[in-house]
Amino acid sequence: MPLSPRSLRAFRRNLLAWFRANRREHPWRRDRDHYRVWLAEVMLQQTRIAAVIPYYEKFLARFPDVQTLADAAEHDVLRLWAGLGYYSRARNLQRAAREMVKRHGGKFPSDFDAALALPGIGRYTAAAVLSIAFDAPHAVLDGNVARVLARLDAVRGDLRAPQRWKKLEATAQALLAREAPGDWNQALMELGETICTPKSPRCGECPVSRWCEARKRGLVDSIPAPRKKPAGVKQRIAAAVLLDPRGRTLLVRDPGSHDGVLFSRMWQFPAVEFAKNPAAALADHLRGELRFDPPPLVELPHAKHGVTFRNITLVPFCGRVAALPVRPRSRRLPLAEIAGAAVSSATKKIARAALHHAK
DNA sequence: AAGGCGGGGAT
DNA sequence: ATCCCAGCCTT
Repeated sequence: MPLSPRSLRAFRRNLLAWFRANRREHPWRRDRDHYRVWLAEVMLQQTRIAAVIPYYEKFLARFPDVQTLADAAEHDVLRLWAGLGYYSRARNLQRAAREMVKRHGGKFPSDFDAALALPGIGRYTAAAVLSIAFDAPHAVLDGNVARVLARLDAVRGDLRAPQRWKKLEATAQALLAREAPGDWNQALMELGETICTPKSPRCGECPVSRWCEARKRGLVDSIPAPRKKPAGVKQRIAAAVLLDPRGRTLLVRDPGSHDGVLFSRMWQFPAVEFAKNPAAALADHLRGELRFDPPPLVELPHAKHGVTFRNITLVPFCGRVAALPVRPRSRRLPLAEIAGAAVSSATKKIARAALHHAK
């Protein structure tokens, strides 16, 4: 979009005016505190606003500042993150908080490269926090902005291809309204989210449609090009909910050589992928991994669980035992407490089925 | 450059 | 059912 300086000024003016008139209130927009902006940006990585809001509120209430987060136990951090997904974000968030306390005076560093060096902070998040919290002149490029810029310039091809993404970053930086970097970045993102949507964009309401090359050429529906999608994999997983007389169940972590049947780094029920006979596969698994001779197992109603490119059918089994096996990397927990534990949503689905059955 | 990592809302 | 989201990290 080779814009004349005058046209560029008008472009910026239109979009900023639109944003300031239509800006939505979000919990993280109540102020521009570096901690709260950072927390929101990490939660928003690949995660929709509506999904983030309740997690943000609860997390902030429990960990109101960098120091509190740095002092917390990782397990408690994960517990409040449970269900939001991409759990390495929570671990990295806390590691970064400890870095900030140790090396940056308990604050989010105001230097871009120092921010980038923190765990869980990539180019997007560094630019977002620095621009919004500190008015530093760094343009963000996320999925929304990429789509908007690609349409403005009629960019063909997969936007996520590293080469093309780099060029889009340069475009974003050139367009940045340096007198209001935070508002500018948020304006572009919000435009992409509410007007310049992936499907059926509302060009009639777009404050910058007169600069849009895709619209001019009738390419709005073919830009961005569809992303190359990894083939979806169907998986069937049998999971064991063992119950002792006190209503406690067994959770494991890093289940053996199986590359994390569900979520390798979270507590979960003993589980195994199966082809034909789930009960037999699960019994074998329990004998092999836990050295435990399973009781009669009752098959519970199946549950669906979609995760990234996997489409999982969960087949829960429930069995009562006199005593739970004691193994390394395992813990016992009342089944009723799983709902509030640091476990994934899949694990909570299984727990719910078992709880319903046990009653 | 490619693959792994969660989960759910919109279409 | 499919898409893709205020991405990051490792290989």
